[in-house]
Amino acid sequence: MGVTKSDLFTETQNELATYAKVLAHPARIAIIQYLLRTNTCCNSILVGDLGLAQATISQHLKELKNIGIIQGTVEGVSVNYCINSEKWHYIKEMLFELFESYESQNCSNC
Amino acid sequence: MGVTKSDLFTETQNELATYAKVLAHPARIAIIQYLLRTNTCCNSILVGDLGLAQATISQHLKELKNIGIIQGTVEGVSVNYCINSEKWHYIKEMLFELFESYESQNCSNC
DNA sequence: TTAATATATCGTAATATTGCAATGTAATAA
DNA sequence: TTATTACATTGCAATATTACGATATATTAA
Repeated sequence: MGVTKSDLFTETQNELATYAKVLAHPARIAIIQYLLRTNTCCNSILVGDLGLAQATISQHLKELKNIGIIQGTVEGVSVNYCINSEKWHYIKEMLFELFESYESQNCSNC
Repeated sequence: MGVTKSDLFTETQNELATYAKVLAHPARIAIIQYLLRTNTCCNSILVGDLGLAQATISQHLKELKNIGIIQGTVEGVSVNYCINSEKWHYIKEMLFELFESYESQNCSNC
């Protein structure tokens, strides 16, 4: 049916999946990496850097903004985007908690 | 067009996006969390635990297996799945590298 | 005001994902 | 062999995602 049955899962499970979904596109990873290097960027620069159309970049920025991992401030005629420090660390913590909870013991079967 | 332009991005960007995509569903997060608790599980147990149909669980297990984060071994009539330690740490490292490369300085604009 | 610039939104086509019933396959039990 | 059990695969319907041209909006410059 193409529709996730969110009600079957815990809030944490849905939340983690939502964050992962936003990271689940190379263009959005590229935008994040660009921000990690330069601290700030705008739509038109990313259009030149990534090679996707303006509307497409705008859409990816919107998704990143929607979960709060980046924020945008109007700067004259353009919009400066940067990482939202608080949300970044929140998402980082959730992912780290998941990945650190594995104790690496091989299971008895393999 | 619904098709990601992978050729525009680096191998790392595509790789990270691929791993994130597999985590981008609460059922797959739930399966992973189940494995973190119990070390091993099989399809039929997950069907009871998650409340999705057998075919659906099988499909999610397949996607997790495809990127190598879990592995399955035939045990009589059933299949035991467990976390693949090596791949787990590989994916963990990639994610940690990304999330640790942010120095938290607020940008000059916001 | 009008033009230029930058970004957002809308609409749409192509493709991907989710979920499940039905069916296929493979191993053990009777 | 035949039944049973567990899982995978197929096929399909519903929905989501990706990408972009066209257009709307908003700010500054002339």
